[in-house]
This record gives sequence, structure tokens and C-alpha cells, in this order.
Amino acid sequence: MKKLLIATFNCNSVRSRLGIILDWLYAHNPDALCLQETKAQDHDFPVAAFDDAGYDCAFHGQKSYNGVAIVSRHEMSDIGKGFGDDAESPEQARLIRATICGIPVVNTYVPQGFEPGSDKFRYKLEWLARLKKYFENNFHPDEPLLWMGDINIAPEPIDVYAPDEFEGGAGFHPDERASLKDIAAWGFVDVFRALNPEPGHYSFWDYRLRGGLSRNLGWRIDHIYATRLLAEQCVASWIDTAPRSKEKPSDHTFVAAEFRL
DNA sequence: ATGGTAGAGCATCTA
Repeated sequence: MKKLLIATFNCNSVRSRLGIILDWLYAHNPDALCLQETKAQDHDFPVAAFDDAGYDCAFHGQKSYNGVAIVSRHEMSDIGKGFGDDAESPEQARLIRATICGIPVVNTYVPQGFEPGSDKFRYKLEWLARLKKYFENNFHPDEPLLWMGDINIAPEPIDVYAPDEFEGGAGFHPDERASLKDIAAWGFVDVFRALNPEPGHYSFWDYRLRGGLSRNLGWRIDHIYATRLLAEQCVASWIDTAPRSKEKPSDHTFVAAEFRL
């Protein structure tokens, strides 16, 4: 029986959040951590700091925006960046995959979508459709697979602090929820929700809301999905709100899951 | 009250 601890964190700049990330790695010693919104070009990724902490890095960055990375204390193989479906032009750095301890890990930063009716919202829905094809073309739901990251969709009313207020907006629009359900129906289990059915668990609090964190005005938009058989081996999943109390926190926090393989 | 803050990188875009 082998333990596997994995986590995801939208860091909103890997360089600005380096201290918080390294503190978390030392405190929890995860096997791998997926990062989103690294906001660093590849030549600016702080490889040495992660190396000192015992972690290898796989990263897919661009200037100013987006950017995803996986850091792992195990060897990573089959590293892939983007959908590889030659439809993405211009490329936005929102997807990276690597196989860790025999399990493929797909780390995504799903587009935020701005507002329904906008080009950004259409791009988000197209992106989700391409993601489903990506899973269909590259993986099988009967095999172990992890999909995690900033999904930018609240699946259920309990995943938004004010579902009536946000119904129909970006992040809680029926078309997005349908896309997410469609991808999950391919063979994924939302392991945090499976193990924590009660409301009030959030992973993102808007910077712009005064006292948003202390009043728990949040969204659960950072998820960890496992294919069904792997999900049965998930023994715990939790959201760590402690890093939100540190100086200059991200607007998201860490979501973790532990498996017994 | 349709606001507010944060990051990148250097005017403004994205979230």
C-alpha cells in the first residue's frame, strides 16, 4: 500500500507566491503539486528554488497571463503541453500533463470566461469541448487518471456563496455546468465533493470583496478529479485555508487529495 | 452604490 498526496493551487504568479508555495511543500511534503496562473515565461520559472526543496518542475508559461506547471518529487514522464490538436491559435498556456508514479496527471487552467455572450465566454465553452476530446483521444476512463486545477466553474449551488446572485454569470452559467457534467460523465469523480458533501467549502475568494475571506464569500472552482477506480482509492481530500492568512496571499488556496494505491 | 484588489510589466489587460 503506497500513499500518494497531490494538490492544486492557483498561485496567481509563481514568483510572487514562491514563499507560500515552498512553505506548503515543506509542511505537507506532497508527491506533486499542480500550479495555475504562474504568470511567468519559461525562462523566468524559479526552477532553482524548487530544486532546493527537492522538486522537479514541468512548466508551460507565457508572458503576463496564464501559465501552468507541475512540480513533483518523483520523476515525471510523458510531459505534454497544450491540447496538441493543432486547432489552438494563438496558443494560451492553460494545460500541462505529466505521468507521476504511473498515473497521468492533467493540470488545467480553464478560461475564466468574462461574461456570457462575450468572445471570452465562447472561447471558454470551445476550450471545454476540446478538453473533452483531449480526454477521449488520449486516455481511457477505466485507467487511472487525475485531472486537476483551476476549473473556473462552480458545479453546484453549494459551490458558490450566493448562487441566486451569480446564476447565469461566468463561473456559474448553465452551459458551463453542462460542459463540466459532460466531461465528468466520461468517467471522473470530483473527489473533494465525494468525501465532503456539506456546503461552505470554497477555494477562491475575490480580492475585490472586502472581508470576503472572513465572511467566507467564496467559490469552489479548484477541483481534483480522478477516474472512478482511482477515486475509490482516495482516502481524504481537503481545502487548506491557512495560506490565505499569510502576507500577500493568492485569491485561491490549496486543494489536496490523498490516495492509497 | 454596478464599486472593489492584485499581478505583470509599463499602458492596460486579465481575473
